[in-house]
Amino acid sequence: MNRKQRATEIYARLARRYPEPKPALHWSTPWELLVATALSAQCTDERVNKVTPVFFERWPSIADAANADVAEIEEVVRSTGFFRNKAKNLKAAATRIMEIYGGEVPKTMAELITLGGVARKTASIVLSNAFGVNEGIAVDTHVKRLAFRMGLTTKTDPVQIEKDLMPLFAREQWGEINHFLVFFGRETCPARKPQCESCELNDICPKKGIE
DNA sequence: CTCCCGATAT
DNA sequence: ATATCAGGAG
Repeated sequence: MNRKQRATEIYARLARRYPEPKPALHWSTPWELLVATALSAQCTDERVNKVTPVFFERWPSIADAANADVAEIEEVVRSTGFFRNKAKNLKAAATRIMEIYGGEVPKTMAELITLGGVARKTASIVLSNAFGVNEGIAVDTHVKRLAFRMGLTTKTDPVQIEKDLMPLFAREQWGEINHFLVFFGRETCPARKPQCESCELNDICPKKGIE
């Protein structure tokens, strides 16, 4: 079984396991998803979901966030880690959306990554989940680990991994494959102690039983 | 490459 | 004590 065939099989099996893919992050607007995803850097979704309700009650609109006091944002997002960067970036992003994009979260990769604290991973999540647009495959810590373990890439740089993955899946599947690998990674194939014995992909996994 | 950084599991 | 968690920027 070659790389392409393995990718096709992985998609098919995980699509069966996750019939309705939606993010574990709580959100109701593109801006809320952008904030939640930005806060999720090196932090669990569970933790982010405790912080975002406080954030959006304090600053309901993008304009509110743009006018917020950075020190106050730092307090609210502190528990997610990297809180100084995240607070500064969110205010800057909100300000830029108000000043440059007319108060609407932009809908292209090129525009999104001009926002502070937003790179390809966060942009891809917002595009696919909030706008139904697939311009890239979000490569986060789970996708990185799973793509390597399942033999879909040998690279370590997220940008290179994304280039390896894109030709393996139809564009309409790019948002889903991210979701599948993230959830499968959490539930069955975590960084520590992967459950190879009970894994439904163990028959096609090159790294089965390793590490 | 380094730095940013708190919360939780092991 | 250490590894890991839906990364991004200098």
